[in-house]
Amino acid sequence: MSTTAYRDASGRRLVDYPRPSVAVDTAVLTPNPSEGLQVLLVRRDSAQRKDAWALPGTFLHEGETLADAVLRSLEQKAGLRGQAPRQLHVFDAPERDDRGWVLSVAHVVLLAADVVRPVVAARPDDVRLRPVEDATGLPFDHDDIVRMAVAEVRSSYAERPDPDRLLLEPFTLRDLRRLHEAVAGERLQPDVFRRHVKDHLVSTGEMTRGSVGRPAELFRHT
Amino acid sequence: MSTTAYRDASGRRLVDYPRPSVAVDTAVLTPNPSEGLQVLLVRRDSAQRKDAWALPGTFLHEGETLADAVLRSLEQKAGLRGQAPRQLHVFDAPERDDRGWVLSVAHVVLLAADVVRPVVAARPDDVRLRPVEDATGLPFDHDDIVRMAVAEVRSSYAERPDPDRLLLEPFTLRDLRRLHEAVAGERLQPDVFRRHVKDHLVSTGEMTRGSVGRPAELFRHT
DNA sequence: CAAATAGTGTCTCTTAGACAGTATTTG
DNA sequence: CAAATACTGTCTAAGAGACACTATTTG
Repeated sequence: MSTTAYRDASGRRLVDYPRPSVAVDTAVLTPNPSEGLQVLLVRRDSAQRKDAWALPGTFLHEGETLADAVLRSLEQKAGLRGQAPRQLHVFDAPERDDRGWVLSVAHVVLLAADVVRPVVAARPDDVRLRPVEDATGLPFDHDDIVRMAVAEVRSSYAERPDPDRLLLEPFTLRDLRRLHEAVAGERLQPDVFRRHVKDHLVSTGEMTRGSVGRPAELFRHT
Repeated sequence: MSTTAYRDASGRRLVDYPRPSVAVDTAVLTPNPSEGLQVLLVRRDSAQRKDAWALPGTFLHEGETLADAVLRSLEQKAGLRGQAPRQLHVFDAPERDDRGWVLSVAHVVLLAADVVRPVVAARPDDVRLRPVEDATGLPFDHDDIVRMAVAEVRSSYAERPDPDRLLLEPFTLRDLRRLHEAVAGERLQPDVFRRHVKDHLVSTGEMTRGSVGRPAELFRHT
């Protein structure tokens, strides 16, 4: 009879441990051509609070991965189908949640405006979009999560073209540049941008047709 | 009577939840002038296993932060005083540990060779140093943790001089370059390195004395 | 043809890297 | 003076950014 497998290094049985609840909190960012980067907020359960809006989150269920918990929370709280959550940081201050001992694993998910906008329009009382610069005064560590999410997404988009594959293929360099401008929150020079990204895309050989101006080459993600 | 505070968004009481055990696993890296970057391994509890060496880790205790758990595990398993653990990633596959549902938060800690060497020398049966390139075949996700830790440390040292402040002040540019060479695992040109880092240091105005060759300026971290 | 958009040639400025020189110490 | 180490001047090549020019479409 071996119970070794259920003891940790200090000899305590695993089952004896007080264990934390583990939650996920997610900054859903959406690049909007005219408004820049926006973050999705949901109304909290207790509507009478001052900080009534927060990032969507949930507790991790048994047998579930963190990414699955993130996707479930987006589905439940906002009716959104997300994809590819990326971890940012674990917030672990023992007293950070007055409901008890809760660790929160912060995530970021980037979604196309086309996907998010109809969902937000359908549930204006539960769900909101706000420019990331204005999303302050949120409860818990949510201000920090928004900051980290923005930094993560901006640096990954500065490195290579549309790493999250938000654009539908095929797309023009103009489409791609508009997306990157929305992420970066500033205008990008067409010629400089072109030389920056062109080698990381594959040309389809096709061109746009019927639009004003010279037809543009169509590309796909690598 | 309100129990709202103890329910999550789906209405389940927090206390009813099965909760995961949360562990920390740490890659302790040490830059060795002659051997490059090395990682600390400790002998596992069950000595008869093939993969008898692993990264030090422990379970998170109640009221403790992740960083504190990391420092405690280094103290207990290797007799080391670490500092400033940085989070790398949460490993969350439900079946990753056959003892049950265990999340592991991977960390990296960088320590000076002077600190680590005597500790390793004193406990050769429990503790080992291995070049990071050779540290493969480790249990759980430990191979991945070592890779992520090395990438993290190398990129932070490539950006600015000694961000972990391993060097005792004051130091020469030669001392600093030797450290960076150990981290990077390759030789760096003295003149290129000098121009790279000089603006991020503060000069003491003092010089080395009594050594062979032209005396060198002494610097401090900013 | 005017307006609009796509794409390229090229100039400038900055920076990284390499090399070779000068400077200052010990023995 | 030789050897060792610290530091600097300068050349070259590569890259980022800016600007102006050419190219091809719609209306």
